Amino acid sequence: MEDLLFAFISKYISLTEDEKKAIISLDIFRVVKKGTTLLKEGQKSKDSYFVIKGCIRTYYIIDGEEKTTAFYTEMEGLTPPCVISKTPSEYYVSCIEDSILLVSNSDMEGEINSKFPKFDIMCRILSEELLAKQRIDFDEFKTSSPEQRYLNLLQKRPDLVQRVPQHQLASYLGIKPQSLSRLRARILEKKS
Amino acid sequence: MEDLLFAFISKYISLTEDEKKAIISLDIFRVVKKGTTLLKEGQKSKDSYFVIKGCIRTYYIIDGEEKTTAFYTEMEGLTPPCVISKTPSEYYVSCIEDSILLVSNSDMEGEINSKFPKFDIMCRILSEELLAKQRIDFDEFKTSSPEQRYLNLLQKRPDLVQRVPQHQLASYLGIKPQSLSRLRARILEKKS
DNA sequence: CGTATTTCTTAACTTAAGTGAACGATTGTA
DNA sequence: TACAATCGTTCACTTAAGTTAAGAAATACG
Repeated sequence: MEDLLFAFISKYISLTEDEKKAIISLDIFRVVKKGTTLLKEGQKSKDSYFVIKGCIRTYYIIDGEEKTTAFYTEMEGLTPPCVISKTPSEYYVSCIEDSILLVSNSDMEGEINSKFPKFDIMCRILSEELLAKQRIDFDEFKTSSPEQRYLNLLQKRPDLVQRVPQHQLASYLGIKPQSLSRLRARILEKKS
Repeated sequence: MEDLLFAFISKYISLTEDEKKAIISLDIFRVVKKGTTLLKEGQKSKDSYFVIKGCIRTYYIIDGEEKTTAFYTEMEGLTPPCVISKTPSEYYVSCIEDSILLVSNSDMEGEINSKFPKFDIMCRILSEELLAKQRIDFDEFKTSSPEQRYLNLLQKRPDLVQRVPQHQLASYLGIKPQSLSRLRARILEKKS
């Protein structure tokens, strides 16, 4: 479990054994059951999540309907906007599989960052990388049709299509579940 | 001109007179004519842009068609993904009004950041803020229809609807120019 | 100043997504 | 295991976006 985390971190900075121990001593790993809600609309929170194993999603409830906007799987991290803006959350975060998460509080992060400046550097690199990556995802979404978006997802994150309920996938693609069903039938027809 | 920049920076960090002079001495302001292309697909670049006055946009050319994905206006900044990933650019950046830009090279930034650690802190805050803001924009895009997106834009960035050509606005909203025309006519009809 | 180009709008037609409803299939739970 | 709830698919119908084409308006430029 720790190994997975350190393998990830080593892509950005190198840690000494002492630093590794310090991180482990923070006791930030958390085992979470499928269905657990980590953050609710209206709540304030300082917690960021990093997925070691499993999958979490973010969703809004608009006119009584769940609108899933993102999934985070192995080695992906989420800092909800409400943590940055220090306002109540606009959305929900919940766990869609039994998962192992790294939960870090923003106060705690400040502490670690001042103890280990390396960490600060990694965070900086990570958020710049994420920003660029997310920009590209957004651009792809804007410039393609629902069908293209689905085919694109099949290429880029085939696991998601398997492990995530269809109705959640649908809103992630910006459409209704019925449209996703139809769209998939249409694709199968074309292939034959 | 410098005043606008320093007013913006002062929201994040405070600068001494010496620091301000150091920044001015970098000679990073650039006056750019409408229509100028700042970055082309396939090019490598280390330049980031910050708009002091005017407007720039990013666009892809897909199947011979321009797809505008973002506009940056006063006090907004853009670091193209290709600067982060150090790969050729996937898109174009061009100037849609006569503008005054701050152009900073990523090498130069490294230098400034080591001279003035404050700057590094500001960049960190900015990129985290931007990440959260962009996430919210993406979520809004996903969870709303083209008509809602247009109405939303009218609320949030009414200036854009005025200063930007319709066909560029259309692809920014994820639709064709004809659909935007129709959609606007539809809205006017509803009002009456 | 006039011509060429680009831009915006309109219209008719096509295609695909939204909506409401129904019906098994699956899942969760008492 | 049995019952209830949730989920995925299908269908008929509605609504809106894509497409193609045409023409008017605005803009750029020699």
